Order: sequence, then C-alpha cells, then structure tokens
Amino acid sequence: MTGERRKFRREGADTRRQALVLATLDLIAEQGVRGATVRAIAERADVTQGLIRHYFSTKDELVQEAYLAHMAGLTEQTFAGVAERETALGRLAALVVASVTPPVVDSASVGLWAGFLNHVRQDARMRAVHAQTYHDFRDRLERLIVAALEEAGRGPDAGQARRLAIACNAVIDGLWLEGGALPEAFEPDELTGIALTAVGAILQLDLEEAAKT
Amino acid sequence: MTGERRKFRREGADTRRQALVLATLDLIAEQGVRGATVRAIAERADVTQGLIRHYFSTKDELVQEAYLAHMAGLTEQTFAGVAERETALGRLAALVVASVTPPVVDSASVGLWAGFLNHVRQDARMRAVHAQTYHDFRDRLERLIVAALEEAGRGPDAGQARRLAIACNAVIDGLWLEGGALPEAFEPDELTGIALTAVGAILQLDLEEAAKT
DNA sequence: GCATCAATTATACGCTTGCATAATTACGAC
DNA sequence: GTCGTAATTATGCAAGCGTATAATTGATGC
Repeated sequence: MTGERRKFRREGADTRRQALVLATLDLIAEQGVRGATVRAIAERADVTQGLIRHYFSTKDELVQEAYLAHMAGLTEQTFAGVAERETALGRLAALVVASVTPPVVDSASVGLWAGFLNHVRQDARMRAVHAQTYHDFRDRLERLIVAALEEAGRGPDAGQARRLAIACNAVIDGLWLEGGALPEAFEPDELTGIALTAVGAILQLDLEEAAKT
Repeated sequence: MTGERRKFRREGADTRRQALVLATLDLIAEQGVRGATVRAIAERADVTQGLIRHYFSTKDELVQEAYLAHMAGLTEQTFAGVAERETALGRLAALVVASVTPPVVDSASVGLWAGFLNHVRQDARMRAVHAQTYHDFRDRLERLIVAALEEAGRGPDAGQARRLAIACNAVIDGLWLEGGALPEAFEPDELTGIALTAVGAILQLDLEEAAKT
C-alpha cells in the first residue's frame, strides 16, 4: 500500500490561471469573499492549494485578476449586441436593454461587484481598475448618446454630453443594482420598460420605439 | 506585584450594545468586513472581546444589528430636511438633493453598504431587512412624486406612479453609488445638478427651480 | 529509454479567527 | 457595611487562514 499520490495533468500557464480566476469568481459569487479561501478555490479548480502560489505570488494578486476579468466580462456582455443595430438610436436602445437584462443583471454578478468594492477602496491598483472600468463604460455610453442626439439633429456641447452620460449611466447602474440585489421586487421585463422610458425622458428621445426594431 | 486586572465601569445594556454596533460600523467602513473582527470591535469599543458574546450570542447577530442601524441612519439622513419644505415639489427636490450630497453620499457609507450586500444574499433575516429598507424608501419617494404631480395638476395612476418611483430611485441610487465609490470623478455640486435635471426630466417637473427655495 | 525541468502535490508553520468558560469586580439593595 | 449578582475581564481552545518549502511527477527533446 503506497501512499497514493494524486495524479495530475500538466496544463499551460494561461489555462491554469484562467481556471483559478474562474473558480475564484464562482466562489465569491456563491459564498461571498469569505468563502473564497485559497483552499476552496483550489478545490473548485480541481487542483491543490500549493499551485495557486505557483501562479500568483499572493492571494490578493489572484483576486485582483479575478476582478479585472469580471469587470471586463460585464462590459463585454453589455455591449455584445449593440454594434449590430443600424441607427445610433437603435444602438443606444440596445445598450440600455442589455444593461438591465440577464445575464448582465444577475444576483451573483452584483454580489461579486459588491464583494470587490471593499478591496477597491483599500488597494490602489484595484481602485485604478475600478475607475478605468467606470470611465470606459461611461465614455462609450456618452459617444452613443451624442451620436443618437446628432442623428436627431441635436448636437449637445461637451458639458451637456458629459452630464447626460452621467445621468443615463446612473439610471442604468441603479436599475442594474436593484434588479440584481432584489430580483423578486420587479416583474419580468419591467426593468426594460422603465430603463427605456427613463433614459428616453432624460435625452428626450423615443427609445422604446427604437428598441423594438 | 498583583497581576493588575483591567478596571471597568458597568453600563446599561442599551449603551453597550449601541457602542458595539457603532464600533462595528466604524471598522467595516474603514477596513471592510475583513477588518471587523471580534477583537478589533472590542478594542474600538474599549471593551474586552468576551463582552461581545455577553450582548450578542453570535457575531452575525451583531453584524445584523449594525446593518439595521446603518440603513436606518441612511434613510433618516436622507429625509432629514424634507418635511420643512412647504410645497410638494420643494420636498421632492430636497430629497433628491440630500440623496446625492454628503453625509449621505460618502465613500465609507457606500463601502459599508457593499460590505453588507454579501451577508444580505446569504442570510434570510438580513435579506428581509434589505428588502424592507428598499421598499420603505421607494414608497416614501413614490408618495412625494405623486404629491408633486398632483400639485402640478397631473395625477398618475398606480402603475405609472410605481414605474416613476422605480426610475427616480434608480437615478438617485446610481448617483449615490458613483459619488461614493468614485468621489474624485465628479465636480463639487455636479451630482446635485445632474440629479435634479434627470429626475425632473423623468417626471417632467422643474426641480431645479424648486431646489433653490 | 533516459535525462531534464517545470508543473504539481504534500506537508507544515505561525497567525488569526470566532467561540466557550471560568475567574473577578463594580454597584445597587437592604 | 456586606452581600448578591449581573457585568466584565481573562484565558484557552479548536479550526481555518495565507504562506512557505520540500518532495514528486508528468511531459518534452534527444
């Protein structure tokens, strides 16, 4: 009876890092940051805990990479179908709808985001990622808004565009948050209608019509 | 040389519980949930750790009470100056302004809220507190909105009122969140103007004028 | 096949955590 | 005063944490 050592396969660095990041996100989403221990992450990724230290010199480094991956994924999901629309108004409507619809609106996703926020407030590098993600999203939103307004014959100046983007972004974020944190508080599709109406009211554009196309 | 035992004063249960809750909130705000250990809380409250178990049968119980206290305080701060206004429109404007102004908008406060969110997702009682806080706030907002619209001669039906309240609440929450999470991203008073304009646009009311009074 | 070497496992250390329990002490009742 | 008791401190424990390091093993080139 030899002490049977665990069998394993060698994997490339990228594969393993990604698997570890995914396991981390899964766990934080399911059980909060508390549940994402080194041991739990390793088990979820079907690996022993020592390997984590082989790929990440510290746990915070892994968490930071996971945060980056989550935020990038969120932005990507949100903008997924946007470019396909032909009109600027249609693209804006598509973005608004996607922002308040699964898989973007999701309890686990919001929980993940909240779980990271405290790390963000304490770690300078994570704060940088946070700020950049926010500004990236808002800038893209602002460009869509400007394009839609110009399409309607109304070109806002820079200050107006900035303020409109902040306001629309707030509506979207607020609904995203509430839809994710309190799923049972809203009827199906209710958030979609509210988001289109509210953003439409702020911009004085008919987004509801544009969303149907 | 007697082993000098620490001196102490006896306090009423309410005083001590409140002090412990306050210490907990301080620590979560400053260092995130990680930093709010039983020992750290006790030290902050100038007490030894055993006392916590004397007043709370478990740490989660203390955290839950702290959450309740934080949310109640937040709502109270937000509605603080609202009733003083004479017109319904003025009250609504005051609420909007207070929602996006310190001390309601505050990095620590947002961090606190985010820190709790993961507990909320896992503990049924905390979820109940969360849902109730949200609905309380939104109901009060909805009543202010209905009053302001009626004052302007437009009475919305129940469905409209609900949707308007959800939308306005989303703007407020979104700006609160972003103002707290990224304080340096906005000019002073910028959020106030944006909030009034956006909520005004959604309701088709002139809140900016009403806010000046 | 065999040597090589990074990928992976195994084990352990020191620290912190939440919780329990026993020993003390302040303070009001009488 | 002194006595009882609830409030408070002191001490300890078992479990879990992140990290470090040494021992193994799978794949690759020759």
